[in-house]
Amino acid sequence: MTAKFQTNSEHKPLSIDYRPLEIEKEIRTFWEKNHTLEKLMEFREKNNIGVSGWVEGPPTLNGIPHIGHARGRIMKDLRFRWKTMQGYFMPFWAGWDCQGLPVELEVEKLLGVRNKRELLERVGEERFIEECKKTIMRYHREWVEADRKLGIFIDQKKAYWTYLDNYIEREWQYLKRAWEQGLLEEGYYVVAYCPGCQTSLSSAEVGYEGSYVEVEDPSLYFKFKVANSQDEYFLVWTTMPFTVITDLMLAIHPEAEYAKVKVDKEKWIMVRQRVEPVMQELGIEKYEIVETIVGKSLEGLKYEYPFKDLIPKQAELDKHPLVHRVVCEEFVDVNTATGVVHLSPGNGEEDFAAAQKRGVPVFAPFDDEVKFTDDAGFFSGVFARDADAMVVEELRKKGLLANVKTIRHEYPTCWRSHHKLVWLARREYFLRTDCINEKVLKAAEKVEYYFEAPKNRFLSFLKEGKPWCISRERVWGAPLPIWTCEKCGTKTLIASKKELVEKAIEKPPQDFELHKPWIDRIKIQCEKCRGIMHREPFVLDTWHNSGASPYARFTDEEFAKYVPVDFLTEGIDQTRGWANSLLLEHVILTGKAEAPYKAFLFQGLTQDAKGRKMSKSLGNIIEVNKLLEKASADVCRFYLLRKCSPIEFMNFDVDEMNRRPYQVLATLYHLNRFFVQNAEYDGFNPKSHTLEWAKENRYLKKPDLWLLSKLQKAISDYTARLNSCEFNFALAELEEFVVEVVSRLYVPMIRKELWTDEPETLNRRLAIYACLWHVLKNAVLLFNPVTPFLSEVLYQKIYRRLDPTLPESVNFEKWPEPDEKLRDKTLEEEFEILLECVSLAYSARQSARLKRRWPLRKMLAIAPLKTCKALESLKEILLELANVKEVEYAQELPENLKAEVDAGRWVGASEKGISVYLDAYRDEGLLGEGLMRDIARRVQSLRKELGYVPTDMLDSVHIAGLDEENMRLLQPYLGEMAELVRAKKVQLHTSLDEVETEWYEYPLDEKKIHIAIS
RNA sequence: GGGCCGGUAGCUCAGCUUGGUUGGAGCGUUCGGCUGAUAACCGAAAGGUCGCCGGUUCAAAUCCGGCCCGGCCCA
Repeated sequence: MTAKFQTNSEHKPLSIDYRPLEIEKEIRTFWEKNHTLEKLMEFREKNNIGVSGWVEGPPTLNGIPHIGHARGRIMKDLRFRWKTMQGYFMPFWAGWDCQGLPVELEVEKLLGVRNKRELLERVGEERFIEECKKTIMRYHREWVEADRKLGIFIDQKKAYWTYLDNYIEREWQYLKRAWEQGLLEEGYYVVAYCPGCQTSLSSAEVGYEGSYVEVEDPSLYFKFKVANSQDEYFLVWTTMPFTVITDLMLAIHPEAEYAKVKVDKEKWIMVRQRVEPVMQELGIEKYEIVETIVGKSLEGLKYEYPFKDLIPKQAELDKHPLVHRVVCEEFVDVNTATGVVHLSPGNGEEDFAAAQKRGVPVFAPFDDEVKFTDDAGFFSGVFARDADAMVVEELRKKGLLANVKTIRHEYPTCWRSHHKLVWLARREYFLRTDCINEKVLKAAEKVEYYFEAPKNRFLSFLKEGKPWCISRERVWGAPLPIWTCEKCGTKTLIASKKELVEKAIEKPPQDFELHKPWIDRIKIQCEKCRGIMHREPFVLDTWHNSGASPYARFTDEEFAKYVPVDFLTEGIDQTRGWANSLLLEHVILTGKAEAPYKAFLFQGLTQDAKGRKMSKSLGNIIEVNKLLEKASADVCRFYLLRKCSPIEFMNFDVDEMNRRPYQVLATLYHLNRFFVQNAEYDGFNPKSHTLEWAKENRYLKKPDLWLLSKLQKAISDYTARLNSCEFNFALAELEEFVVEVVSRLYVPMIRKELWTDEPETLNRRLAIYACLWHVLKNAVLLFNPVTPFLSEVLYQKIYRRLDPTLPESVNFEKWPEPDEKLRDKTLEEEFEILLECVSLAYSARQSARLKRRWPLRKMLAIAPLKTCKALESLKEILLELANVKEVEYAQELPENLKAEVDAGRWVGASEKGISVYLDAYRDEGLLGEGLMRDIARRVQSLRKELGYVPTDMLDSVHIAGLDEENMRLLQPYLGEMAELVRAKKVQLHTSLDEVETEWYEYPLDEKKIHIAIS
C-alpha cells in the first residue's frame, strides 16, 4: 500500500502528520502551474446558473496588509468559492485605491517634507506624483503576496486602479450627472485646518491617537446687549474669543427654561439651571432671578453686535434681517456654561449648518495662513489665535466683559506639527446629497445588512443627510474637472479626456495624464465671453474616487450585468466611507432610489490578543505576510471565521489560533487518510462501489445510515448559516460534524469491521468505504470556501486519484445539497439514546475502575419502554461500544437485584431518565479476554514504535513476565490476539532467556511485562 | 457631552427575541481511562455575586429603569 502511494505520481503522498505549510506551498504551485483560477473563471463565465455581481472594495495602497485586512478578504473569498461552486459567475476581480491624502502623507514622510508648502517648493508636483506612483506599486506587491499566501482566488490581472485615466474619466461621469441635475455646486464648508501645515485635515486625522492634548485657553464670559433694551444682556461663554469677530447669531435651546438675572442694574439672560454655578464661578454673590421664560420665546430677538465700529463688514452684515439675532437649536447644551451659544458660521460646523439652514451668509475673513483679511477691519493681518487677547481687550473697553480666566482642557492639535487646529469655512465644491436624501434613504432601506446593529448605525448616519464636500486642496487625486472663466466667472464641467483635448487652447503634450500638474496647464476658452478658463485647483475626495468603482471599474456592458451587485463586505469603519459614497454616487448616477449593492455585510475590526487596537505606536500590528511565513493560511482562515460573528470586534491571538482550529483541520485530514489507507488496501473503486450499489445490496447498516442522515443535516444547517453570514455558527456546525459525528462516533462503530482481511466480509467493507467516500468528499467540499488548500490537497490526492474522471480542481465541484431521502430523524433520535447510554456505561466503569477494553458479562438498562426499544434496535452497536456480552432492559430495577447493587456486584450511572448497570463480576473467561486486550494494546503500540505499518504481518510476538495464573487465563485467547495484532503466532515465555530477541518493558497494572516482536 | 455595541468559568464564546426544574460548550488545569487515522478522544473534579443597584413577577442571566467599566462612532 505504501509503495503504491510513493510510485503513483509526481506529487508527494499525504504525509503521516498534517503539515499545512507544506501542503499550502504545494497547492499554490499546483494552482499557478495549472492556471486553475483562470480556467475556473473562464468555465464559470460560460457555464453558470446566473451571475452574482460583485465589485472589490479597493484597499488603499498606503500600508502593509495586516490581519484585519485578511479577515475581510477571507470573507470575500469564502463568498467567491461558495457561489462559484453553487454555479454562479462572480466577477471576483481585484481593485486598488491609489490616491488621496493617506498616500500623500506616506510619500511626504518618505521625502522628509513637513508640510504642503515645503512639498511644493522643494519637490514639485511632477516629482511628487512619480513618488506616489512608486509608493503604491511598492505596497501593491505586498498585497498581492498576501492574497497569494492567504489563498484569495481574486483575479489580479483584471484589477482596476483608481488613478488611471480611464477610471477617472468614468468617475467624471458621476460628476457630469450631478452637474446636469444641479447637484454639484460651489460653496463654503467648515474644515479642520492646520495653520502650520496650511492644509485642511480629514476628520480621520483629527481623530488620530494623541491629537487631543491638554492646552491652555482663555475662558471668557462676556455680554451681548439686547437691542432696544435698557439694560438686558445675553451672557455668553467661549474659549475662543477670536470667534466674536465672525459672530453672526446667538443660539438657545427652545425647550429649556431661561432666566433674567438681576446683577447690579443689569439683567443677564442665561439658562435657568446654570444661574447658580455660573454666578459662583463669576464670584457674584448679589443677584436675583427676576423672570423666567421658555427658550422659544426669545427666538428672533436682535442683539447689538459690539464690533460694528471696528469691522465695517460686520456693520454691513448687521443689516441682513437674520444676522445678529437669536435662533433656536437643539444642539445647545444647557448643562454647561450659560446655555447661550454664540454662533460663528465661519468657524464652526454646527454654527455653519445653522446658518446654511436659514440662509444666513457666512463670514470667514481668513487667508491661507489663518490671518484675518481686510474684511476683518481693525483685526486685519492678525493671526486668528493672536486676536484672542485683542478681542478681550476691546470687550473690556466696551464694558461687555464679565470675566476672563484661563482653563486647561483637551483640544485637538495637528498630529504632525502640533499646532492647535482651527475650524474655518473655506471655499469648496459640494455634492448636494441633502437634496436627494429621501431617495438615498429609500435605497438604503432596501439593502440586506444581516445584522440589526450595523444597519441602524448606517441608516441613522444617512439620515443626517449632509451635503458632501468633495473638493480637497491636495495634489495626488482625481482632478475636479471644472473650469472657471477668469473674466465672467462662468463654470463648465468637462467629463472626458477627448473633450478636454479638443477644447484646450494649447494642445497638451504626449505624456499628458489626468492629474496635476499637467491638467492644470490646460486652459480653455469661455464660450460666453471668450475669456480664458482655468481649472479649479481642487482634487476630489478619495471617497468619491473609490465610490465610483461600480461604474468606473466596469464597461457599460458589465455595469448593466453586474450592478447592483449581489453582495459586498467591508469593515464597519466604511459606514461613513465606501458604503456611503457608493450609495450616494449610484443614486446620483442612476437617479433611482437604488443602492449599487443588494446586500452589505459590515465586519467588526480586528484587534490584538489583549483587545487593543492595532497601531504602529503599540507595535502590535500583525502583518499577514510575516504571520503566514510560519502559520498556516487554512488554520488562519478557519480561525478568523470560526472565532466570532463577522460583525464583532475580534481579538486575534496566534496561540489560540494554533490550538483548536489546528486540531479540527488535523482531524479532517486524518479521517481522510484513514479512509484512503483502508479503502485502497481493499481495492475500493468509487465508480463501482457506489452508495447506490451498497444500498441496493443491503450492505449499509445503521451506523452508515445514521451518518448519512447526519450529513444531510450538516449540509443544510451549514448552508443556511452561510446564507445569513453567521460564519462562526456555520463552522461550529461543520466542526461538530467532523469531530463529533464522524471522528468520535462513527469511526469507532465501524473500526472493528475494517480490522480484518476476510474475503467474505469484503463487500461490507466496501460499503463502508462507499459511505465514507460520500461523507468525507462532501465534507471536503463544504470546507473548501474556508480551507481551500486542505480541501484541494485531499481532493487531488484522494478523490481525484481514485476517480480520475473528476474535475481538475475541487473548485469546479458542485456545492452539496441535502438529500431528503437520506435523512432519517427517527434513526437520529435512536442514536441519541444509544450514545447517552454508552456514555453512562463508561461512567459506571470509571467508578468501579473497570477499563473499557475489559469485556463485561452484562449490561442492564433501566429506562422507559420507548427508550429500551430504541436501544434494542441498535443492540449490536450497543454491545460493541459498551464492550459487554449481553444487554437486558427493564423499566425499573428488579427487586432481586437491589441487594446485589448495594453489595457492589453491579455498578451504575444515571442521567436523563436512563440508568445503566454493569455486572462488575468477571469470571476467568472475561479476565482472560481483558488481559489479552491489555497486552494486545501494548503490542500495537510497540508495532508502531518499531515502524511497522498496519498491514504488515508479523512472524511472531513474544510475551514474558506473566505469572502462572495470568498465563493460564490468557492461553485460550492467544489465537484471537494473533489476529488482532496481525501476527502469525503469539508465544508466552516464562523467562527472557528463552528466546534471543530485543525485549521491551511495559507496565501493566502495577506489574511489568516484556514484549518482543520478530 | 451624545449615539451604538459589549460585560456570563482562568481564556474564547453560546444562551437573552418568547422569563421556568441544579446557567451551557470548547480550550486550559488536575486525576483517571481510551487509542494502529488523529498535536485526537472519553469520564470525573476544581472553577460562576451571569458588571453593579433597584423595579416588574410566584419566578429574572433573560423584561424595565439607573449606574459602573471597556470599545467604536460622533461632537
